[in-house]
Amino acid sequence: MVGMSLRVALLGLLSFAGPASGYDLTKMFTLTINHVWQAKHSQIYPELNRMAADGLISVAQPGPRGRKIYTITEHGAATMRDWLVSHTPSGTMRSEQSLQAFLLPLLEPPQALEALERMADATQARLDGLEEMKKVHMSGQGGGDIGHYALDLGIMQLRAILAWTHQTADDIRASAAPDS
Amino acid sequence: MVGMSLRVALLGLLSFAGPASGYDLTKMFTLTINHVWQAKHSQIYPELNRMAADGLISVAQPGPRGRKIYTITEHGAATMRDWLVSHTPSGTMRSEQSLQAFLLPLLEPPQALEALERMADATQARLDGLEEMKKVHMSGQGGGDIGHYALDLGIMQLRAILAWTHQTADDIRASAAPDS
DNA sequence: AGACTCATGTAATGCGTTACATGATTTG
DNA sequence: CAAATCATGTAACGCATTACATGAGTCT
Repeated sequence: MVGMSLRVALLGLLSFAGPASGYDLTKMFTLTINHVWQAKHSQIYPELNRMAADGLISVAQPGPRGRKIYTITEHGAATMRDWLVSHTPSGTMRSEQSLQAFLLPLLEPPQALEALERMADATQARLDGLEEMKKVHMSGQGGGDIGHYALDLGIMQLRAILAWTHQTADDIRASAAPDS
Repeated sequence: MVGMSLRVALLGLLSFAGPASGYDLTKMFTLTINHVWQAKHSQIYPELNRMAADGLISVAQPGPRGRKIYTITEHGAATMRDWLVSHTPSGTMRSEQSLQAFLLPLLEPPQALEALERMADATQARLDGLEEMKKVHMSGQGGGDIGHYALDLGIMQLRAILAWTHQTADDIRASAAPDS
């Protein structure tokens, strides 16, 4: 089965934070995992119902306001571990950022430089966001925090993009003004 | 309008390579732009028809085997340039790779290290692929080649991921064996 | 003639977003 | 009691993949 990602993400959050409702999980999604995966409540609620039907999570009797608390089952935990250990992630990459990079040579140098500058600004802004998150993260408890490594990965990738924008801008300037 | 990416990618290929059929464009997609964006013929053919209806490209009378040759129009070229210069790419990131990174702290150190090793291998393989492409690219003509910058970007991002796998493995080993 | 590649399409299905819809509880 | 927040769901739509379907030309 493909399209396992949302399930695994939810199992991970339940495993880390303990029993929670769909509403809680929706908030946790946007607050913690957002730079890596996104999902709205309209996708999460039906998925939780399917996961319960499949025995990956169990549901308590609805509480006040129809609140339904989900708990990860042993089957769910095993499924998640198995995916982490044995699923080779699809390398499918779909990035508007990279698409613009691909087409950049079709622009005249001045326009290309302008586009690069916008990209650099946007990347810097996202990088600032992640670095801010990391500060908050570290001022909490130390050690085996969920999301900790993904934050580092995000930061390193954004730094790579930023370095590329500078290098490419230099390259374009150099080829636009051939001799010194 | 959103979901412009496929259109722009096709316009870019037509702009760079000149008039081509849907079949040609499908091949070019997998051969050149694949590390940045993916599309199958079943998506490309209907899109080309819509683009022709919108005046972004023009169609010649079908040739042998029903082959339809598309040519970018001035309107199409302007649309593409405009998107490149003024569209800020959505930062939406959805990477199974990063999702695994996010959940890594939920594994015991030995399993986490094993998962990291698989990730490193997969990343290295993709990196080898891109670096091979770059060699081919450079042995062609020099200068303003389409895809040139995107290739560099891909390589830099993959190197960042690779560096992260090593750094993270060290970190996990260090915290699994606290004192020297 | 048979196999292969060229060439174009449609249908079914899945994942994801936006919008619609409803009601219970808490807070001011 | 009014507004905000909590809480769950469904419907409509768009993008992308897989599978189905068909036929024309080329090469052995």
